[in-house]
Amino acid sequence: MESQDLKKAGLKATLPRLKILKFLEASQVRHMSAEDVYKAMLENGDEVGLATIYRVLTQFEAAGLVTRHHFDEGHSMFELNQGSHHDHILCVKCGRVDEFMDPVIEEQQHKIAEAKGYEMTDHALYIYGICPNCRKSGKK
Amino acid sequence: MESQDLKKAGLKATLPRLKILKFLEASQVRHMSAEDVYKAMLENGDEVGLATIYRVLTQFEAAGLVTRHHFDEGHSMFELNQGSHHDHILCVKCGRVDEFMDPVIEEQQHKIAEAKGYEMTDHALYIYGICPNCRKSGKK
DNA sequence: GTTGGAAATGCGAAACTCTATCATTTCACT
DNA sequence: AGTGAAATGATAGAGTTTCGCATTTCCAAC
Ligand SMILES: [Zn+2]
Ligand SMILES: [Zn+2]
Ligand SMILES: [Zn+2]
Ligand SMILES: [Zn+2]
Repeated sequence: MESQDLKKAGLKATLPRLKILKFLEASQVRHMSAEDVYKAMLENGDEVGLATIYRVLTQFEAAGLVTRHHFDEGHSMFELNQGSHHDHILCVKCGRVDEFMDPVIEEQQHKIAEAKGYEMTDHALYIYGICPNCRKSGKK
Repeated sequence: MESQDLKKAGLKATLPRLKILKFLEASQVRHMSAEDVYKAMLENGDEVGLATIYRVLTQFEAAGLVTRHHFDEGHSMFELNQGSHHDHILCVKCGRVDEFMDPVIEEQQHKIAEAKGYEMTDHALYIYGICPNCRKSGKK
C-alpha cells in the first residue's frame, strides 16, 4: 500500500502523489525529467497537472523518496531511490545512462573534502562518453 | 596580443571578443556566469550585448579557451583555461569555490568507462559541503 | 586606402524550464 | 456527513539562454 509510504514520508496520501509514486515504481526507465513523467502519465491515462508533477517530485526529493540529478544543463532528472547510492555514466550520442559505484572514488572524495576543511554534504559525478552501441554503429 | 590567440582559435578578432578575453584574463574571480561577465564589464565601461556574451563564451568553449561548468542548476559558469584540469568543491552556504585534482579519481574514471565499454570524452565532479569559514561562523 | 562581401553584433522577441498565485477540490479527522 | 487545512490545476510570471534580423565591423583583395 503506497499510501503508507507517503504517510511515513510525512506527506498526505493524495491521489496525484499516489499515481506519481506508482508510476515511478512501475517505470522501466529509471531516470526521467518532470516533463517525461508528465507525458508518460498522460499516455497512461493518468492526467496530473505539470505544476503538480514538479511540486510532488520536489517533495519526494525532500522526503528522500527520489534523487534529483543534473545530467546536463537545462532540466532536472529524477530517479526513484531503490538501490543504493551510485553515480552515472552517460552517452553523449544517444543519451543512454548507466550506473556505477566506485568505493575508491567515494573514499577519495571524503579525503579531499577533509583536506580542504570542508564538511562534505553531497557530491555529483558524471562521466560522459560514447556508449558501446554508438561506438559500434559509428554514430556522429 | 590577444588577437593572435583568437586567430589561432579560429575566431575573427572582433572588438567584443577581444574585450571579453581581456576581461577574463584580468578578472580575479575565476568562475563566472554570462550575466556576471556582462555586469562586470558594464561597470568597467566595456559594454557588450548580453546575447554576444553568451555567443562568445560558447564559441570560446568550443575553441577550448574556456570551460563551462554546471555548479548548480539554472545557469552555466565559465572559467578561462589557464592552469591544468581540475575539479571543484563548493560551499553550499556561501558559494565559495575551491579547486582540486586527484590523480586517483581521474584514473578510476577511465577504468570505469573502460569497464562499461564507453569511450570517455569528459567528466564532471562536484563535491558540495560547508567551507571552513562557514563551519566556524556556524551559518545555517 | 577603398571597397565589397562575409561574418559578427545588438536589440528585442521568443523558447524553455521551472515557480508563484489563487480559486477550487480533496483529504483526514471528528 | 461536516469542517478546516492542505493539495491541486490552470495560468501567469520569472530566470536563463537562444533566435531572427537589421546594422555594423572585420579583413582581404583591389
Ligand atoms: Zn550511445
Ligand atoms: Zn541512477
Ligand atoms: Zn562557505
Ligand atoms: Zn576552476
